[in-house]
Amino acid sequence: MKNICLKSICEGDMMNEKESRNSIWNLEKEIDRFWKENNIIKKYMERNSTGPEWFFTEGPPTANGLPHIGHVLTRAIKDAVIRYQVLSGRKVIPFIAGWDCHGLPVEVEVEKELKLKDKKEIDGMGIDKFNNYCKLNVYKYKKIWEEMSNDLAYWLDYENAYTTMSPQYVESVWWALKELHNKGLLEEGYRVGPYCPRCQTTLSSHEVAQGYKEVEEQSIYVKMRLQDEDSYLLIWTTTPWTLPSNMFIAIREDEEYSLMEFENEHIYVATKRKEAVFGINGKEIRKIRGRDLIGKKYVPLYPASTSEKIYYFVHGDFVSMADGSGAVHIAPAFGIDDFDTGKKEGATPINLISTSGKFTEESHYFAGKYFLTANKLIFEDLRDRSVLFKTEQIKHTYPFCWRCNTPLIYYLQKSWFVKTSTRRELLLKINNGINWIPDNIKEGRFGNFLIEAKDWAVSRSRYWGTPLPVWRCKNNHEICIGSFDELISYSGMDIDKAMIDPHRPYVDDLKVTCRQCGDAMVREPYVIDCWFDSGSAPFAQFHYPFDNRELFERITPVNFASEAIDQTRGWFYSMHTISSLIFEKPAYSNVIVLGHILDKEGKKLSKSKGNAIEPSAAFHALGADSIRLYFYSTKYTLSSRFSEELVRDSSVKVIMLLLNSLNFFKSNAELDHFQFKNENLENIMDLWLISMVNKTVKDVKENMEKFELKKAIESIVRLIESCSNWYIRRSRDRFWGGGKNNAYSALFMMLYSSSLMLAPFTPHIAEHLYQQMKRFAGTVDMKESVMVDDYPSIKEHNEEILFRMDMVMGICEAGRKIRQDNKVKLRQPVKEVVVLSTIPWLHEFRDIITDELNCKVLRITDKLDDRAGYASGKAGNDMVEVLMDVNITDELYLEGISREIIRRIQITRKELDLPYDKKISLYIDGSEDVRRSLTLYQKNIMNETLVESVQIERKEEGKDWKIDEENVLTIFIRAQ
RNA sequence: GGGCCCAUAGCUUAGCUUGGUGGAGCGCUUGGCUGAUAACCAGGAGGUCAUGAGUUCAAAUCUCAUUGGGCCCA
Repeated sequence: MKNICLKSICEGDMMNEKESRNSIWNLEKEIDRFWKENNIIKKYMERNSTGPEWFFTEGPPTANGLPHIGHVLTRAIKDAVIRYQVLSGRKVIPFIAGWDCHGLPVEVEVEKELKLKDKKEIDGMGIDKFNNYCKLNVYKYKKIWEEMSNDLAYWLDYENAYTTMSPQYVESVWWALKELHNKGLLEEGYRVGPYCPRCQTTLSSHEVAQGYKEVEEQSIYVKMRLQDEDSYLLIWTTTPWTLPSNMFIAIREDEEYSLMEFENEHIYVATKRKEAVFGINGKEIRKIRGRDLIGKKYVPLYPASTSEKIYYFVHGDFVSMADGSGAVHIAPAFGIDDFDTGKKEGATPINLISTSGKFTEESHYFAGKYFLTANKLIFEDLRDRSVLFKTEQIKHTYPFCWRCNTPLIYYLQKSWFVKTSTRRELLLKINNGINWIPDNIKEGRFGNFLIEAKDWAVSRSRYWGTPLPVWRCKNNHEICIGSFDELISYSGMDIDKAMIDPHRPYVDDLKVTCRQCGDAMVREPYVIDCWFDSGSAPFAQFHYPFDNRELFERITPVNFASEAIDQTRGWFYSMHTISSLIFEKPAYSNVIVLGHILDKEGKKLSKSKGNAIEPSAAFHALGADSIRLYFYSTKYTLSSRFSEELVRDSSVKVIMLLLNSLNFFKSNAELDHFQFKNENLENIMDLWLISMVNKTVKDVKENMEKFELKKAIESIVRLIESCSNWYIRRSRDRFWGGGKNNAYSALFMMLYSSSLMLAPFTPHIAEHLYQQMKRFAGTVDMKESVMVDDYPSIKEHNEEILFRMDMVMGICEAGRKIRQDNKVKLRQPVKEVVVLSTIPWLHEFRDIITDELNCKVLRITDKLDDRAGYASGKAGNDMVEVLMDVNITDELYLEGISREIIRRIQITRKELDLPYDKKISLYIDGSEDVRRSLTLYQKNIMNETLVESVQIERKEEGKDWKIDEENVLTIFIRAQ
């Protein structure tokens, strides 16, 4: 890998490889110091106190997990959008960071640290102690998060960050819950979810995901006898213990079932499964549509109810034809599909398993047996009754408790629900008003989710969270408390509101009395889903409605939010739901949904695979701005790859190119003590560069208003490249000769404008550039920092000049190609170039073409009669033909040699590290042609290289050079 | 198993909305320039536009299916 070193950064020091790689990072640290020392962040945040308002909500990360590179992407995107708004004069509200504090991840950490095995142990140590540990653990990695954000320059007010655990925040969440309760949208109900019978606790999906294992299990096929027909239907299950709670059998109405004859019995099985189940045995008697089985009754194996409304066949979309028999037994208490099916059929689930995983005493079968023990007993029983058709070993992944390794069961639990399913229309209608980027999320992933919105189970049987503020008395009166005042009033005590900690267990210390019957009320013992916390951020961060009423109502929906795609069902959903149900408007009007970051092979990043990328390591190696720039250039709404190499090969190069351009400007401008004055620019190169700048400003602003960061940054990169590759190269001589102030002015404007334009994207580099340009500001009113200066405004640009210059570049390219094909190097002047074209304005570019193609005569004409001796090529869609006289006369040849000589002298000067304006004495000698060239072009050589005196003399200590096969020379110079 | 997204040169990508000869940058290679010098410019090689079908006079672009990858849900 090539090293990158830069004079403007290294200040000429010899740098070893490692240091030079860190150069951008070192520069960023310097800029960071400058910002800190001059209090720039504060000035930036307060600069637009009277400006038009722009609204934002920060999605709170949880600070008890480490930040990864994906968080860097999110924050880089958010900062660019916000910073653009600030620099454009808008007042950002609110401008604060936030932290998500509650929830299971924190509890799990604490349980691990304290080596707690289950909830009994937590209860044993005391909820107050446990929650206190949680509180201390919340900010475990806050410092690392803040450091990462600072390194990245994600500027928010971190000192006044909102926290979801603050009493005020919790009070606002209570208010929201009460609003829902009042609307009848917060209710108790049942759900089936993962449960560990040993720990006697429900598990969140987050916990379940930790415990999946590949297992080999025995599955059984059981014959279920039809009630009105002398035949059976085969069901397939891996959980025999659920059979006594069976209530239905689900089949597919849209599939065929075959009636098989086997050992004198008639057995139904899905036609698509008959071979897999029967093999070559069994004879098909007839086929029947699934539809015709629906509603038929069967004889239960373990009758648990005399109800007429159960024990029949129902349709189930979820029944698979990929395994089993094409019929699934349904125990509504022990499966999500089962539960939904039971609900659809209007049946109350039969649940014969207690919370400790044992069959209840009321059960007619297996009473008192642990569910895993019962599996064996049931197996034997079915075998004895001759209804066990066959068994099969299967491999599948199954969730186990991450604490105790017990297989989890799906289990009927009481839960509190936000009744989103009854408000799907509203959720969808409000979604219509949101600008999703990319737009497919709106109708796709998010929209589809809303169409099928299930009731949101918000209660958790846990400790560290916002307590569910619902109280009940013995007479089943129910209240939801929505503020601390209300709580105090219910308690009938004189309590200082400021002293209230609403968390468990303190919230339950207050005695709440029922106003209807005077009985003591008991709080429902849950905390709520922490997604409800973060989804309340838009208002809870303001302690709405207790404070900031007017403010919150004014800023909703906020202009902008952004997170990664996994948040469509997380934060985006919880915000949208709460905002829709309570305020009937969206929480956000524009939202960028980011893809995930993958490694350089396109594999997903994970700690266990060892390909995780730590933000600070990446910053140190590449610089935060390189990473920012890289992210803006990728298709960030899709999954995209990340590696040091990818960043180094793209955005690091762009930054280096810009800093090299700065270095070129600086080293010359310093020498000339340049100060910017409003020059009347006339040179076509200058006019072109200014037009490029103005065009870029327009592009960037238009794209940023549409949240098109990629397109915005691409046009800035194009400007940087055009400036370096064409403007500086083509204008180099002008920085030495007359009229140089115009060239300085144009280049100054480009670099100065670039610093302003780049500020939202690469804040450190932009600030560095800005500070460097300040020394040459002259009449330009430059501010203390680019972060308190204004984003450039759109000025008219000359489209025509951009078009014309493109054409000229094409002509030059054609000319260079002719040289290359004819092996005439650029340093060798040629006699004549002819541009065959009728375009009248080409004459304006005569000097540029002449210089670039190094010819003595440039003829622009629409007619050439004698083409003999010319080589030719086409340019600009074949509109223009370029011809070149490639015959080199002796005179031209010697002039070429003189430029070779100049070049060697310049290299020698450079090697001696002489100042640009140092005069020298030259001792030189060489081959015959070199001598002849020296004689002919001595004056020019002396001028170009600041030679005071020339001796034609070969010095022993001089350096030998070879120009080509025939020509050599020796150069020695002495500074004067 | 279901939903959504993605696939263009070795890599990063433009073009796809509205069909008409696929363009860049990096890398490779060959040259060239330069008081920006560990930078810069240019020429060249490199594409079954994932695969297969369909619509059409014409498909990278529109439709369907398949394969592979990613995410979410079950």
